[in-house]
Parts: sequence; structure tokens; C-alpha cells
Amino acid sequence: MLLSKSCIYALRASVLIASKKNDGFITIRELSDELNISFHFLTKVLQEMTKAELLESYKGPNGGVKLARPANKITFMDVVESIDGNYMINECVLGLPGCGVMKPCALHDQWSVLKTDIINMMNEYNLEAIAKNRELQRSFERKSAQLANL
Amino acid sequence: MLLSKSCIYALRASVLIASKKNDGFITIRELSDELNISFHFLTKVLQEMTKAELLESYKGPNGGVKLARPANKITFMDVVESIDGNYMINECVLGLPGCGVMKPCALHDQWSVLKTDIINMMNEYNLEAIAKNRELQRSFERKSAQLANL
DNA sequence: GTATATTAAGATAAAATAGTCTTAATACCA
DNA sequence: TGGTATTAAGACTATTTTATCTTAATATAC
Repeated sequence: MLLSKSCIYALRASVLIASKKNDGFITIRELSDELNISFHFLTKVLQEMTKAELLESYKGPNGGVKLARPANKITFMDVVESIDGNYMINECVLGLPGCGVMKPCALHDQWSVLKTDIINMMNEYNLEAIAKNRELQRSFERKSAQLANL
Repeated sequence: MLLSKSCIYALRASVLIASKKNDGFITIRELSDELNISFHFLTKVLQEMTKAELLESYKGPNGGVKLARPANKITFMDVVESIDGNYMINECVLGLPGCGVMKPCALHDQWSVLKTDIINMMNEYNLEAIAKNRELQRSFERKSAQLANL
């Protein structure tokens, strides 16, 4: 698995937040219900995002969480790093300590190319774009469901 | 982490076996010593590779394990699948069940491209090639260490 | 101020992964 | 046949990840 479950939850939740064109706070309960994720677990995950200053939180009635920056200023990578750290960037596929340009492992060069692509994608893709794509995919899905029912 | 530790151990051990141009059996003890991996744990991992028919094993004196096929007939992917299963192929980055062409998640298309590259690399790269590359990397490392000592 | 809504934090439990230890099975050799 | 080397298998432990539950802190509204 490339990303931990916590990280996947963080991504899904933040994309959902981004897709709600809503300046106000959204309760974690609403997110956990919609995403079918345990409320308490999601709370913890989003707490980490809050600490990483990707989210802002507010307690009490009308409280909840919201993006700390415009959705197009939060990258896929920002979210991944806030939860899983930057393991992806400096970790060797074979888990060898010190693997790098000066002491490459047998898979270093081949993996570097792929890793660079993944990192670039994560850096270039942001929550706004992902949320837009999500809407696109969902409307496509609805249409093909309609077609299937003809 | 892309690959589990068990899988990484399997890869490292099988590359080491491939790099020993030796038709006979190699003891797991020798492998575990050289790779600094717990003997018992490596034994279990290699047992799975034996079950998957990537390795042959033999008990008793002069026993051990060896590749069941020529090193260039065992791909990176073979080893990964024998330990971690084929999760990489059919799993969604966002962990969504049913994610696919007909019901793509928000990251499906972007991830598909990267995933295909990873899968291709794993299918094309085999133990012989990795072992050769390992030797190359090691000699490079030795040379740069010499240069550093001038 | 009191009741209520909400996130924060901590304690605990469950599950998955990683690692160790012991015993069994098998093969060789003398 | 008996002793030794080796993988196979199972029991057990430890660690990490995931999940749940409880309590605390904070904000609102009446």
C-alpha cells in the first residue's frame, strides 16, 4: 500500500471539504457520515492536519473544520506529508539505510524515475483540481448508470 | 511504504542468490548473515517463495535454497506477488472498493498512469538484471570510496 | 451561569505486521 | 543406526497501525 489508511482518510476528507463550496466550518461528523469513516478516527486524523496548518478548526456550535488556505494552494503532497511524513521522498524501495546517489541500491535508479513522477504528480495536483475531477467522475458515473438502466 | 518488509527481504535475498553464480543450494543462514536479516524471519519469507515455486529448497547437509528458474525468468513482479499478493494491480490509491474505469475515484486516472509505469518496470525487470545492476552499483561505490580516500 | 455542540486529548482495545523461539521433518554421512 | 545439518511449521512475543471509548476543553445560545 502506497499510502496509510490514515492518509487515505485525510485525502478523502480534505477533497470532500474542498468540493463543498462553503466558506464556513463543516463538522467532522458530517464528513465521517458521508465518507463512512469512524468519526473518532477521522477526528484524530484531521487533528494532525490541523497541527500541520492545512486545516483550521473551531469548537462549539457552528464549529468544525475548514481548509486553512484556498483549495488550490493545498497540494496532494501537503496532505500526504502531514500524515505519512516525507518517507516517500527519502526512502529506498529496498529499505536500505543510506541508499542514494553515492550508495545506490540495485533498484535505486529505476525506482528514482518512478518516484520522481509520483512526487511531481503529488506536488502539481491540488485539492481544488482533485475536487473538480471528483465531480467530473461522479457525473460520468451517474450517466453510465442511467445508460445501464435503459 | 510501497512494499512490506517481508517483501523487501524476499527481494534482497533473491537478488543475492541470483548474484551468486552458483548452481547449488545456498543456506538461509548464509543469506541472513550477509543481509543482516533475522534467520528465522527470512526462513519464513523464503518458505513463501518456495510455495510460490520461485525457489527450490532442500533439507539436510548441503541443502538450502536456490532459484527454481534461471534468474532472468523471475521478474521483480514475481517476487512481489509471491509475498505481497497482487494488491498493487487492482488496488485504488484512495482505498475505494470498486474503483475502476466504470467508477473511477478522483485520483484514478492520474494514478493509473503512474501505476502502469510501476507495474511495467516490475514486469520487465528480472533478478538477473537487478543482480547485474547491483554489482555495477557496488563497484561504483567502491571506486568513489577510493577517490574519497586520496 | 447552564445546557448543548463541537473539537482535543488520552486511555484502551483490536488487528495487522514483524520478529523470536521451539519442535518437527527430512536428508546426509559416518 | 545414530548424529548432525538443514528447511518446515507452529507457538509465542513485540511493535505498529487502526479503531473505539471516555473525558476534557472550548465555544455558543438561551
